[in-house]
Amino acid sequence: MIPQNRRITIKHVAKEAGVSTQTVSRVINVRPDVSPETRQRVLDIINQLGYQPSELARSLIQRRSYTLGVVTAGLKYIGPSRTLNGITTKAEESGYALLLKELPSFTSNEIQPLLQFLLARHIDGILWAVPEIGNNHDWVKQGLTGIPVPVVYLTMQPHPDVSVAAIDNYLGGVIAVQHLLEQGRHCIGHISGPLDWWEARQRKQGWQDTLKKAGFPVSDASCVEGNWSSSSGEVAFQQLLQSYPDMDAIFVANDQMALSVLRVAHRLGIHVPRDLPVVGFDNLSESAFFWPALTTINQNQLELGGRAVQELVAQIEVFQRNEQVAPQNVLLSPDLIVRESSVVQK
Amino acid sequence: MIPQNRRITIKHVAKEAGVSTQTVSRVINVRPDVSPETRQRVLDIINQLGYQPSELARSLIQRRSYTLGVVTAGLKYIGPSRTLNGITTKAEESGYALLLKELPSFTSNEIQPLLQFLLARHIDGILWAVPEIGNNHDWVKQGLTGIPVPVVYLTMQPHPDVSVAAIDNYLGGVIAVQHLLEQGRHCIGHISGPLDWWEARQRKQGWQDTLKKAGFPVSDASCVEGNWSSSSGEVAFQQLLQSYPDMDAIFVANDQMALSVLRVAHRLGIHVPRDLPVVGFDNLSESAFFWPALTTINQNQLELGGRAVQELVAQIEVFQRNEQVAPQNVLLSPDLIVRESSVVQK
DNA sequence: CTGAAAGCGCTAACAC
DNA sequence: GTGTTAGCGCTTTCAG
Repeated sequence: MIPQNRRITIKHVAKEAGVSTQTVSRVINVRPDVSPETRQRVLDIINQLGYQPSELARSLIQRRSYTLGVVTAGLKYIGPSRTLNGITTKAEESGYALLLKELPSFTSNEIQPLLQFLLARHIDGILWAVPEIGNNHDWVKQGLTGIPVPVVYLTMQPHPDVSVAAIDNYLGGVIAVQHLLEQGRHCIGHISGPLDWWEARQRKQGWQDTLKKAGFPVSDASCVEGNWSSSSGEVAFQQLLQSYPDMDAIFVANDQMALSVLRVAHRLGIHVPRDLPVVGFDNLSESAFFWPALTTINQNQLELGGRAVQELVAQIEVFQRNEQVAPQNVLLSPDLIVRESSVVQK
Repeated sequence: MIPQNRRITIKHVAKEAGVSTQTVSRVINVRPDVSPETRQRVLDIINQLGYQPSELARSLIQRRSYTLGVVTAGLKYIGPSRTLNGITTKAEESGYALLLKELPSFTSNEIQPLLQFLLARHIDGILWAVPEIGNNHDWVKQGLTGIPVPVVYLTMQPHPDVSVAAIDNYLGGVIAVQHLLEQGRHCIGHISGPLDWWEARQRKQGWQDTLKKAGFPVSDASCVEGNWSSSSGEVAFQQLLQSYPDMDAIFVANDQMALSVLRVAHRLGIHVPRDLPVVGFDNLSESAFFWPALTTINQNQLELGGRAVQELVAQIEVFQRNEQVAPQNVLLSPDLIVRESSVVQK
């Protein structure tokens, strides 16, 4: 039997230093009203004992845990992980702890137990880092009143009543098509992501609007829906070649599917970029080494996560002062990375 | 001014139901010693009020938080994220919450403040999901006594005194080389990962030992060190072509670097697999769509994370009963995925 | 400057 | 079956 590992408490320190627990508390919290000698003596004892105040007890009485609830999904994909990376980094910087929950699927709709779970642990705010897909955010419209802490949503349609941080996917689509137009192409096809995803719809809309605005036709035949995976990209591309034989360039909604386009094009003797410039989306670290190197739209998910934390922490500050919090929308611009797949060498 | 959002407590429920808090507590904890009528009445009130017991207060008094501290690093890379995915899934299943900390870098050595942080929040155990690199695990050998909760380490050299869960990278190297030997190749080169990484050393050792055992020579000229990145793979491969002109097959320590090998080989007119079969490591979701599709070693990081949680939870059970915990090592076998890059079509 | 008392929200240990 | 008392480890009053 090992002796029960009891925690060193403020009492032990107080007793050892011959002061009240109150005084120790004052020292811990760096309050001015302690005499220098007392302070030093207490600090010495603290070091000597290796005392560490319990954040749990503190959270309980202060009604504030300095902890953020983070709800994510799809960590096995690189996008959500990059965002989480940004969240952890900024949270560390802001002095907040992170309670992590991953939904079993992107479209999970079992929100209530999750919220209860987080609230039971007295989190100060929630970061809802699950992309908007199908109706998986419907509860937002209703359930808003139910959550007694600030919430910031990532990657959903900006909304006047809630705080949202997102990448401007629409702009990404615009930039991609503009680039292809600049290459002198007019028949620009599109392989979209699954259209129940908000991000996929935005990218497609950017593609469509930009082509229309430039005076070039867009039809059902010029776009095929994929599901983000490389294998779906392969299928979609072959379909597109059939339905849109005039196509002279292509914008693919993510790099994984674009990889398949490159592969199939090569197999069929379609030269990229000469016969078919290709632009992807995401800027995977591998994309620069595809063959040919892939032109793509880069989205800074690291910054997205950071900005979301920043916004949430700001809201928490306001909320804790019992003031009204004003929803804030943060929209980050993606940028174009030009590589071999889209520009014909002179 | 919004009214202070005070929590509904056990007291409110007790008062409303006309019983003591103790009885409410009994109902919450599904104790048998409550009359059916009382239980029902209390449950009704709980539902009506939307009462949610505070896990914080519970943790405090029970000296048990059902929370695991997870320390990770490099979430922007897919490996650590996949592992985390496994961790979240199994933790959910086991009823544990997760407090997440990401180190600023893989080789961060600032352990003490981190441990304090976690212990201050009364975590029941720690999952150290940071790969062993350079001397970033040196503190394990010393600091063991300092940690008053069970710890399970992921991806480090198994050690008799601590619990480790890891993929058998050595075996991965062995399998890869065996496969190439079966293709009738004998001069098998290697591009390793950075050799301060334990995983990289293991893969290299597997390569080396298997070749030697088969009676084929291994020299300094047949291995070049990369740094996992695609660009380092490019450099390493060109170096290897110089230093090992007889090379007739290659085992690359990860898929990202292998991608560069495929690319450079193509540029130089080296046909893969005819002239040079290639085997990678990691099984990225893109690898199946490289050109040619990449043969690779698959490591199940999802399962790794899950097994680590399982082991940690088991240790916590023992520890909480004040019994001695016996360190346990879990070693998972990777497996070979054969694709076009290593097998010459008949 | 310092301490005593009360309480955050809950449960263990004992009464009855 | 149910209530009372005490206390987890800390901070907020309010005295002095």
